[in-house]
Parts: sequence; structure tokens; C-alpha cells
Amino acid sequence: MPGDTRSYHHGNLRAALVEAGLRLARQGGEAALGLREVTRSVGVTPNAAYRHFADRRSLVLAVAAEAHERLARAMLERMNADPRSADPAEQALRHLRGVGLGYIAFALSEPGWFSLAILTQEVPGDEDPSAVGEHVPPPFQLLLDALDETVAAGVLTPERRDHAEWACWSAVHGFADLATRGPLRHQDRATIDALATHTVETIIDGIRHAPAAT
Amino acid sequence: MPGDTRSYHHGNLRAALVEAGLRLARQGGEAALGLREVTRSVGVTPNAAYRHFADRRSLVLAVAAEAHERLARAMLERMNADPRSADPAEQALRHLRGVGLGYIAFALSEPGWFSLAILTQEVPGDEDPSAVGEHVPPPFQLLLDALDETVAAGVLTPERRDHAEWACWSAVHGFADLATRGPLRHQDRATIDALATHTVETIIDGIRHAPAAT
DNA sequence: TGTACATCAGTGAACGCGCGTTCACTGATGTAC
DNA sequence: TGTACATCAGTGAACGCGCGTTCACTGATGTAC
Repeated sequence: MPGDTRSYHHGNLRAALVEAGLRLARQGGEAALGLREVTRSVGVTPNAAYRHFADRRSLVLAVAAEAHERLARAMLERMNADPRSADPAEQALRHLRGVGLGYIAFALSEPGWFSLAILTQEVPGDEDPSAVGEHVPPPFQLLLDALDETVAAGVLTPERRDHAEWACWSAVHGFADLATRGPLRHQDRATIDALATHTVETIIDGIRHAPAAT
Repeated sequence: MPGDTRSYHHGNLRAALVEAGLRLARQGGEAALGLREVTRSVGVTPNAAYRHFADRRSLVLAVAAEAHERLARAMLERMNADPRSADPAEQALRHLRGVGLGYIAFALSEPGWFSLAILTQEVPGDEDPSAVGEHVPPPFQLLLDALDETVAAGVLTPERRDHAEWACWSAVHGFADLATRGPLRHQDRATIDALATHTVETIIDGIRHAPAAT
């Protein structure tokens, strides 16, 4: 036995359980993460899990944290997929679009993981209001960075930057939910993609520009 | 016995079960709608439910439909709460804001019912693509009507009207989800209200106006 | 280098629970004559 | 107006299930001398 992987008879059961959890949640979301079902899929006794997790909830949260990280990675890849632009304003806008479309694309391609990832989203600086930005989860941080970039590039005025993250996140998350669990659930992919693009463009238009008159 | 209410010993058990379901779901959402729990809370045997519903799912859907209708009613009330304006453009915008803020307010004040209401949201014209607008659920129809009103009032150009419903619904629904299950879940009410207003204003800005240059 | 022993990651069996659903029934309601 | 009877809304008991969690254990790992 080469001794690296597959040695969790005395080994890395914890990692194996999280891995199995991801495999199960991919299809069935949180509901698929029964403690018995996860241990069974690893080929281990149910209580073996209690060596590594306090209870079922801890296991679910560990899997959710991993899903959360994969969401962040997918967004980052999407942001860097576009060719770079020499124009900083254009570049900033591409990043901002990438954040939103990456979030939506992940939700569509991995709805099980996406629904799980939402569980670990917390209020930035919720436990310690003086430390806003401390424990910010990566996906949200990517959005904040992209918005700051648009301000630096002169695309967004500083006062329009205020609270823009919540308008953006609402639109993008809402679309992901409508397309994933909601009324757009069974729509064909082309329609979804067109509506996603339109929604992202619309919210960006919204944070950039208020109409002239009432 | 006055013979009107409370006569579901031979009577209106179905209505009583839905009513009890609403009471339970108000606190616990769908998870609180166990068939045994609902019948228990009415004071009736579990299988009595099978006289009126094929299975648990049918009961849940009946309660969800009721919740859906209450959402629509709440939105309508909110829309008509504002004073009427003589200016059709202003009036149309008030309606549009009312649709969004009514949706969010309902989600915040009745999160259990809101989560349930989402279950019955279907794609407009999903089963019969030639009959779009046929089986449209009330909340979505309110949004469509408000958007049409803005076009009629000259606030929105017809081409910007296209797909605007999905951008609006995404932003509003997304905010409701963030404030209800998501990272804004424990934020204080004043902050939530301010962010809700800002999000609704931003998406309306977005559907009205694209920025001048790239 | 070899033996003695503590550690600790896993096993195996069992717990109590509440669920949705099925079965055979009972007894009140309402209709036919 | 009264009796006979079908209907049908409810009862009561039981089913099989899978869950999370607890208990006492075993046997391999690795460390001390």
C-alpha cells in the first residue's frame, strides 16, 4: 500500500467524509447529507464520524464551507477568463460582470453545492461590529473588490458606491435562486443565459446612473 | 352548538387543516407541516387528512397556495397605501416601488409563509408556451402590470421594458432571501429597511436608464 | 532492538423517536320510499 | 312522518423505515524504557 491516499483505517477519515459529503450534496443538497448516508458512502460505521465532528450539523457545515470555497474559486476563474482590457474602466466593468455571472453560472452548474454554500454566508462583521471586513467570506469580498475597482477607475462615483454591494448581490443572488429553485427552474439554457446577462447589466446600470428627472 | 364554525365532525376539515397548516408554517415554514403535526393540532387522527388530500405533499401545496395569495394581498395593500399622485409617471413609479417593497415587507414580517409561497411560484406559461399569461400567479402579475403602467406613463421606453420583470424580480426576491435566510438575517430593522429601499431604487434606476458611454 | 503499555480511531449493537401511509372498522348523516 | 339503508367522514391500531446519537468494546498504532 503506497500509504498516501486511501489509508483512512487510521488515516484521514475527516477529509474522506467531507469529500463524500460533497459528492452526495452535489446531487441532493443538504438533505443528502445524512450522517448515516455519508459514513455509509465512505464504508465506515456511523459513529466513526463522531471522532471528527461533534454532530451532524458540524459535518454539514464542514461540507458547506468547502462548497463555499468552490463558489469563490469558480467566480475568480470566471473573472479572469475574459481578456484583459487596456482601459481601466472597461477592465473594472468586466470584473464586476464576471463576479455576478460567475456566481450565477456556479449556481446553475452546481445547484446542490450552491444551496449548501448559502448556509455559510454570514453577515460581514456580525459578531464584532467594529471589525467589519474581518471574517468576510471570499465571494462577497470579490464583489466588494470589484466595486472598489470601478470607483478607482472612475466608473462609479463614491456616493453611488455606498450600499451598491447589497443591490448587486440581491440582483445576482435573486436571479440564481429564481433560476435554480424558482419559476425559471425549467427554462432552457439559452433563455436563462440571456436573462442572466440582462439582469447583471441592468443592476450595473442601476448603480451607475440615476435617471435625470423624477 | 351554533353550527357554523367548529362543526368539522362531519364538517369542513379540509379548511381547518389548511388553517392549522398556516398557523404552524408561520413559525416553522414547510418543515412544520408534518401530516401528523397538522392533524394533531386540529385534534383529529392522522389518516383523517387522507379524506381531503392525496398525501402530505398535497396538503403542503394547499397551504402554500394560501400563503402565496396572502403575499399577493400584502403587496396590493402596500401599493395602495401610498397617496395617489396626479402625475401618471409618479403614480406608476409609486406602484412599481410598492410592488417591490411590498414583496420584501411580506418576506420580513412573515418569513415562514414567504418561504412556503415560493414553492408555488411557477414559470408563467410553462406547461403551455402558447398561453403565456394564462396561469400567472398574482404577485408576478402585479409586477407585470406595474411595469406596463410605467411604459404607458412614458417612464420606461418599450425596449427597456423587455425582460425588465426578471431584473426587478431578481433584485427584490434576492434581497428578501438575503434578509430572511441570508447574511442580512440578523441585521437590525432600520438597516434592512434602508437597504431595501436602496435596492429597489437601484434596480428601477437600472431598468430606466443605461449609462451614456461604456 | 525488543518488549510493555497507553492511546485513540474505529466497530457492533442498541436506544428512542417521529414520520408517512395502510388497513379494517364505526357511527353519524342524509336520502328513498 | 317514520323506518331502512347507503354513504362517507372520521377512528384506532399497526406497518416499516431511517434517522441521530449513545454505550461498551476491540484492535491497530506508536511511544517509553
